[in-house]
Amino acid sequence: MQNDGHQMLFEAEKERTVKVTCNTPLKGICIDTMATFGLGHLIHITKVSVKTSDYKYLTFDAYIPDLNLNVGALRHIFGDFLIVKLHLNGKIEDYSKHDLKKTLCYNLLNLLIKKYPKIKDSITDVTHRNIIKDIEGDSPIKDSLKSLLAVNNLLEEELKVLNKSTEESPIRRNIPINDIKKEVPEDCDPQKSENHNTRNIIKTVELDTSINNQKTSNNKNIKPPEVPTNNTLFNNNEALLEILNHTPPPQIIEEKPSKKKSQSQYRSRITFSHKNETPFLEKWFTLTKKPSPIELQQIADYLNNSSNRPEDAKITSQNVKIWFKNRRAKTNKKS
DNA sequence: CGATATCACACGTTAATACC
DNA sequence: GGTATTAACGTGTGATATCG
Repeated sequence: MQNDGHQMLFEAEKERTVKVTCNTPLKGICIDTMATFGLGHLIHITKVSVKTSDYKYLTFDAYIPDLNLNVGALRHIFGDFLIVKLHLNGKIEDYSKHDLKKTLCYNLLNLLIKKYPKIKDSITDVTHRNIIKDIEGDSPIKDSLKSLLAVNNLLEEELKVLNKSTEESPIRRNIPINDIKKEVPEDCDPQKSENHNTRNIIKTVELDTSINNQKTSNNKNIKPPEVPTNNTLFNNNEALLEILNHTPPPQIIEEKPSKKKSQSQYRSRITFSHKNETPFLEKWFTLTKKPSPIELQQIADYLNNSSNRPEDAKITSQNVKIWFKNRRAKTNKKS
């Protein structure tokens, strides 16, 4: 455990031999281990990396994105011996601010629903509707952050649909909900905050969303709103709403159809790193020529978490699927 | 004149796409 | 999903310019 200045506050090495089956989730082992240090309640903000037995392809920097992976699945990648390292950044007392972040999510959703009531119309899921109902009723926050973020994702999808379906939409442009933070006055900009501990919290909570594996095809860019460090301001819901309501609407940026683009559709492509990613994929390819959809997602998540790819260059399961497709073609061509 | 930097170009690889 | 094709990307090479 480190503080914001990367000064080691707490470090422990504990060797545990755990009897597992192929169906034992990694999360269970991690919780068990964390609990031995009295930190079991912090598992949701713990990053887990795995060291391989051969040290060739993966290192301790290779994070496991989904702790719900079972040991059986990991065995295919890492072999019979699994060395797990748990990472926690920040001070223990700071993690209580998790609730502050939850409050901010709640307020943003509340504001969005009140301003644009239509966006909830197409949400059919009963659970999500109930959450929205709670939010509309200004009832105390009883929903988990995970639930709030799930609704957040749905609302963003609906915003996109609304933007496409009507030009008179009150929503000015296709702007991710969480981009609202960019319009917050400069003195509230968390990026300019000196409190790096708070940023650490945010990072770990983002990890929490990936752990829950609730991703949709488009929600990979969705980040929970960042928590400003001005606690006085953001503990006051009205002050927050005031700022957001007076935020100048973002300019409409009409994307004129580019002649050049229409003639020759620009084809973006990601590039897998030959240093880490391709060897990892090759290793998978030796194990299975056609990974299941779940495995494709797990591979994509793993690669994203083991590298520092920017948000707009994240690897999707579709990228991985195409890689395997091309790889099979390559094999067939050779033979 | 030699060392170095910059640029354009060719070519191979490979992710993405189209078609079946 | 397989195959063929397209297009982005990386790399190597040669021509040219600049500098000491």
